[in-house]
Formats: sequence, C-alpha cells, structure tokens
Amino acid sequence: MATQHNTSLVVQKSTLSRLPLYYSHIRKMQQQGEKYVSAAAVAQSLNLNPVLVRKDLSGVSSVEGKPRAGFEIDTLLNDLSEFLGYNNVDEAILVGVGSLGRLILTNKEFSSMGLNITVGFDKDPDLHGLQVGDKFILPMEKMESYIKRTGVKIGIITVPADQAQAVCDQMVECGILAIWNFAFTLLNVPQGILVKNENLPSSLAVLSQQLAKKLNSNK
Amino acid sequence: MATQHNTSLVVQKSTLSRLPLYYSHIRKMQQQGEKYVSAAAVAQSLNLNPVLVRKDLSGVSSVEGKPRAGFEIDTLLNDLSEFLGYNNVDEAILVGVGSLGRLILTNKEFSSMGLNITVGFDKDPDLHGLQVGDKFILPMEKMESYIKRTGVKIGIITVPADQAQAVCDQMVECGILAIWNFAFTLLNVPQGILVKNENLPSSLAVLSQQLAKKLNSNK
DNA sequence: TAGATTGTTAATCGATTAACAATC
DNA sequence: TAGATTGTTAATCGATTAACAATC
Repeated sequence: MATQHNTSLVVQKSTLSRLPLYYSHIRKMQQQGEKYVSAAAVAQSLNLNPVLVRKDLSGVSSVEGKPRAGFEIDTLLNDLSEFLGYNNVDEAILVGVGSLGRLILTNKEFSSMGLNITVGFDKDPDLHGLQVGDKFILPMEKMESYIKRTGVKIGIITVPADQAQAVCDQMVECGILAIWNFAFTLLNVPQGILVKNENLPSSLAVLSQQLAKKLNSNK
Repeated sequence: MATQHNTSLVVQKSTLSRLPLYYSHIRKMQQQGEKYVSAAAVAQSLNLNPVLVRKDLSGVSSVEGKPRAGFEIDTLLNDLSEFLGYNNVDEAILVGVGSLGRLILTNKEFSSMGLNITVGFDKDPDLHGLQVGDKFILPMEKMESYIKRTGVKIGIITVPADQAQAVCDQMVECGILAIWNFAFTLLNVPQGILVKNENLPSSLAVLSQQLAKKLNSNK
C-alpha cells in the first residue's frame, strides 16, 4: 500500500492545532527514554480519538508507522518540528507593552517554539529605550522602518481594544502579513492578511454557559 | 409565522463564542445613541456572513426582529447579557499567582462580563496574605475549605504545565465543576467536569503555518 | 502465527451558507 | 407600495468517527 507522505499537505486547521500537543507529549516520552510511540498510545494519553491521531500523524510523518510498534520517536519529533516550522525561526514584533505585552515578550515558551519576538513598540515615551527581558521597547514611529528593514512578517497586537484597529492598519501598511490579535475586537484587514484572534471573553462565555446549562439540568 | 424564542436553546458552541463579540459591538452602538440594529449591519461590521448573524441573534433574542428595522438595541443587549449569564455573577478562584495569574486576577474586563474572581491561591509562602489588586492570595491548603464554604464552581489554572494536573485533581476533589486551563497541557478529568483550554502554542502554530504556506505559494 | 497497529474509504455529525417566502 | 430585513428549510462544506483490509 504505497502512500505519499508529506507530499499531500492536506492537513486541516484543526489538525494543526493538535500538533503542538502531540509534539510536547511525545517529547516528554523521548526524555523518559522511550524509542517508539504509537498513535494509539498518544490518543489515550491525550484523551483523543485514536483514528484522529493516526490520521494527523500519518499526514505529518515522513515515514510510515510500523504496525505493532508505532513511530520512531526521534524521526517523528523531527517531522513534527519541521512541519510546525519550529526549525526555521520566525520573527515577530509586538505592539503594546502593557502587562500582557510584557508577559508575552518575556515568555520563553514561544522562543522554544520558534517564535522570536525581536522588539516591542509602545506609544508611551517613558518606556522607550527600556528593556523587557532582553527586548528593547521602541517608539511607534520606528515601526515602519523597522519592519521594512528586517522584513519581519508577524505582528502581535496587545494594545487596548480601541487602539487595535489603528495599530493593525499601520502594521499592514508596513508589510506585516500575519497578525496575532489579543485585543478584544475583530480587525478589518485587506484580503490575504492572516489574523488569529485570541479571544478570552469568548472562551469564558462558552465555559460559563456550559456550566450554567449543566447546573440547571441537574436540578 | 409563529416562532418560539429562547425556549429552544439550540445555540451551538460556535454561536456562543460569537455572542460576546456581538454584545461588545452592539453596546458600542448603544453608546453612540443608536436605537436599532440589524443583523445585516452587525454582520458587515464584524465581517461575518449575514445569515449566520441572523440565526445567532434569532436564537437569543426574546422578541422577533422587525423587518426593515432590525432589533431594538436595549432589548437585544438585555437578552444577550441574560443569555451569556452576565447578570447572575459567577464566582471563580484562581490558582497560580505568577505573572499570568496576576494579569487575570486584576483584569477588569472579566468582572464586567460577570466573572468575579474572588481569591488567588499559590504555594509560595511569600505571597500568602498579600493582595493583588483587591484580591487576597491564600495558601493552597486553604483551597478545600474555601471552595466548600463558598460553593464556587469555576477554577482557573495558571500554574506551570507540570503542576497543572495536580492542581486540577485537587480542584475537582473539592467540588469545582468547570476549569479554565491556561497551562499548556491537556487535563484528565472525570466525566462531567468541563474544561476549556486556552492554548497559545496551538494558536501560534496555526498562524505561523498558514503564513509559511502562503509565503511558499507566492514564490 | 496471532494480534496490535497501521492507513484508507465510507458514514456520520455539525456548522455554515444559499435560497426563499413572510412581513413591516 | 417597494424594498430591506426577517426566520426557516435545504444544500454544502468540513471535520470526526466507524469499519476494514494490510502488515510487521
């Protein structure tokens, strides 16, 4: 049964959001000295449907899994990190060095995932020239030249909601192609610009609603 | 065409995650003095499919929208906040008062959404008795008695990944029914416990992957 | 070999979108 | 009235799950 691996990149968005979980879980196994891992085992540990995991992994792995054994961990981790782009480090800038911005700027987990936030921008003059961790904070006016000079493609927005659209427009104009938006507002962007919204109020609504429904049904 | 409103609570999860956006957008319109809003207008502002918005709103509104005019804003906002449970304030506790925990504890947006985080727990003795904003930090040992005494049902986890499962177990044992998990790990919980994962690495993976694909296809 | 695990094809499930009649 | 907007029914799209043959 010849199958083409990695050539058919029909990995869905939903798959993609599970891959980091696989990666982190399987890396833990590697550190514990394991050599092989089966999709079935991953599925059980992560409480997912086995077929789902099998399908996800088969779409990413460069080699077929071996029946009875599973996948060789070293190879699989390599394929995963390759696929997720952890290897070719991506650079990003961040605008809005408030408490959330600061948190993201200094978070080491991102850099281990290959996201290198090189600099923060803020309109508050008191912050200019300061460092958060080892990242400098620059004035907004420097954004354009910075983006154009470095060719950075990812922008992170951590300003208050009412300023987010303006920052977004500015980013897009300077050449940013993908925006990670932490402000609680939907951004209007031209066709072709990617936006990923990080929306805590929505998440909370889902959770508390489900809880309310459950409490009611139990009555 | 008689329709039953609010009685048929077949509002999907996906709808639910859009409602807070509608709420916030429509409230802005209210503040600008608008009296009526149409699903079509909301759809256009938020860049969503009109039918989708119409369906969402019709499932939540206590009255039918008026053709040509739309929905009365005051009534609609009331229905939305009713539906989202913003009125009957929910209490929550938070475990792990690091930088992220602190950020969430002090975030005022949550309280305006009806989530009242009453107290934070941390294992660091240096923090015990301190206040973050107006919230006290208590030792972990106090968690059980606190939950049982107050009957709080929502727990927020902001500890490092390797401690998350232990905290989760403890919460569940004490009677917590819904968990908002900010640690990058999947939690194993008994049937019936709700978990909402806030998963930044996964989000990032989706974004940077899409970007990479796009950059490649443009070549 | 026997059995666990693989990858694939088909069925199911759920959410979004298209089409349309009803109404102010 | 004419036209914008509504709510609903049917079609489409996408993702998950079930079933199964292949294989080490």
